[in-house]
Amino acid sequence: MKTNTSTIKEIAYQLGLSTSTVSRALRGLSQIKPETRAAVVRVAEELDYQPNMLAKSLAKSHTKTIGLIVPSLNYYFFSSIINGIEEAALQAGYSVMICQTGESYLREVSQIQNLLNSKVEGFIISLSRDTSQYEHIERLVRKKIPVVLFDRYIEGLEASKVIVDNQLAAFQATEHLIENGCKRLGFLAGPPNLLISNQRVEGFKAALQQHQLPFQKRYVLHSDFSQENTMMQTFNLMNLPDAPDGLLVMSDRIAFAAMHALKQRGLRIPADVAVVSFNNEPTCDYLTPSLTSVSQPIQDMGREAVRLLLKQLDTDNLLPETTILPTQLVVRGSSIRSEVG
Amino acid sequence: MKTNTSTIKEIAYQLGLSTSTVSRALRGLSQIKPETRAAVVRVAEELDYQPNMLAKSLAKSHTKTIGLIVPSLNYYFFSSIINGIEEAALQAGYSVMICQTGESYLREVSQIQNLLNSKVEGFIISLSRDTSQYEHIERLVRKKIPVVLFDRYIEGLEASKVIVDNQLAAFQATEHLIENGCKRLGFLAGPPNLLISNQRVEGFKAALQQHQLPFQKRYVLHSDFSQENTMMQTFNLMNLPDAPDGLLVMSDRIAFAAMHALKQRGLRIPADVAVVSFNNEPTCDYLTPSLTSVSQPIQDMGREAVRLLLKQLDTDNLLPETTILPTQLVVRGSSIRSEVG
DNA sequence: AAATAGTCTGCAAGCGTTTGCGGGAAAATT
DNA sequence: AATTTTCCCGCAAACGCTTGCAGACTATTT
Repeated sequence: MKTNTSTIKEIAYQLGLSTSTVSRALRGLSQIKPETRAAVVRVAEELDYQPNMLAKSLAKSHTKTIGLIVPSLNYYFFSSIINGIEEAALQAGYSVMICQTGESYLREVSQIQNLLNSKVEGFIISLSRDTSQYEHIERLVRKKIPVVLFDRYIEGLEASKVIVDNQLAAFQATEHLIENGCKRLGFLAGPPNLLISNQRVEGFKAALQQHQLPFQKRYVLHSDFSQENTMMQTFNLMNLPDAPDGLLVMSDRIAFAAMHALKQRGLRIPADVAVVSFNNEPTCDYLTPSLTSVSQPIQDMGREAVRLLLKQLDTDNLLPETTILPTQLVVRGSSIRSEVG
Repeated sequence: MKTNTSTIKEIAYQLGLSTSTVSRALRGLSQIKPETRAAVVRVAEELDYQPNMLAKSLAKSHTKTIGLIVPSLNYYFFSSIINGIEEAALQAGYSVMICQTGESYLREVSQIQNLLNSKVEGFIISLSRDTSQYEHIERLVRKKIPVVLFDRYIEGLEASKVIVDNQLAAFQATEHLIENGCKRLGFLAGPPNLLISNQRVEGFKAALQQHQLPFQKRYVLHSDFSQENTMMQTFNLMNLPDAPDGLLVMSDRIAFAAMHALKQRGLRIPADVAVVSFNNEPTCDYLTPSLTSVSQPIQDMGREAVRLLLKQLDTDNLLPETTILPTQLVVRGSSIRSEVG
């Protein structure tokens, strides 16, 4: 408990100096005579002195840390973006506190509150599945606490964000499916209150219309991300009178479960039904067939998110900025039909 | 920047009280008259008062947080164990700070130092791949800072740990391979300085000997966890004069890449070579064939880790404890050979 | 040699809490 | 009515650090 940790006061005492001098010496402030600085650092090392961040933060009234809030670290996308974020943050002298909401709205607000109490200076947030009211986020921007949203964002909020053009990406993915001979396309979407899911549906719809194919609502089903629900929805989709021969899927995780269901049903991929999804997890390569997927520049998204945050951090009262990063369709076996009718 | 956050002093001022009574009122200490307490909480709500954790921690000289250090959040095993840890920690009134080392020894020591400076009260650690000296961990136990290791641990350290019987698990997995008709077994191990990798090799060896099969070192190759290296090592293994017809693999991630390599080589799984690995990620189900894997009770490991930590936290000077959790072989398609010679 | 300009260091207040101790007023006991 | 007890509350120090200001001392200028 009482970690008998050595303080600045101890060093000062041992050298007959004042704590202020020690503090300045340790931080290399120029107004300290080289010899005394040397003495201070020597004693500091002897005592294995380590600065108490709590005290330092309290005194300087800033913590140099940013809070990161993601739905779940189990998702490849979110656990990966941390690398980009930490890299950029570290480089700017910031550290990051990582929290997951478990897709729960309640945990989202409580995690934000916790980070707030820990005096993080800004937030990088991707909203949880169950979040459909945004008062807690709006409060942050009202309090002028820098926030940047990524991936799962919301509209009409005066906050910076880094996203991809979901509609365009879905459009291209759908077109790819069409070009590979799919006539009846289905969309296995995410929860209906996820903006990015709806945007992808829009892109999907636009591509169908562009190619004179009918868009029918019943071909769009929603998964809650769980395996059970996904498989069930997949079965529902394939039970339709004119079952789809092409499937656009909200995410790789969902696609994995969907493909599992398709195979269980004896359907061949891509011959009977072609599949394309989003995220381009490494696992896509390992499936049979390998999974065509839309890749997002995860690392860049992370870096960009902290760049936008930092910008708000050192310029008060800045207009929110949104940067849209490019996606790329990575074509693999699940969507390639060389023999098309 | 200057988040004009309301303090206890403000509340005190508005009510003409002292900060001490406000502090006590807010925490419900009994020595405050109910009416004044009510007044205090009312004003606190009006001002949207939120306690400053930094100040609180500094004053009470404890933070009620524990530090978690894992190699990478990209691994299913590590991102999953967080759930168990956070659940148990939260229940005990602790919060957890999550850090990843990226498998780097240097980052491991710096992350520990950071957490130390942030005054975490204890550590839950799984060692990084590149960690082969342990002075930094030993320093912690010498300083009587509670530490519990999990999964990737080290021997001869006076620290609690929660682990599985890797040797036994490997023994059983190997036996399963043998029972399915494999004659020439290979082991795709992890980095040589990972204790658990070596333990699994031991179990592997023991099973071979038990069944009068030869153990040869050249059938044991080491992967550094990367896809490229894993595939290369797999090719090396299959290039051996008497290429293995059964493969035990250190982890699912490695197994995925290995199976990828095997398929690329035109080898059939499990007919030509059967595969068994460790961790039982959900993805095991999705591969073709599905992957037989040793499941570890991840959630329980997490909970147990904080239980051991908490125990050290409220009893000074406790003997280190190690709890061994059971594993279970989950048999799937990659190892089932109904027709054995 | 006196005045001016630098260097270096200490004092003390402050960051937002908690907490031991003491004291005044109200209530309970003689 | 005087004393004791109880109930509330404030004072001030503490947690470990930073920082504006001022002061002492040496070095430079005239």
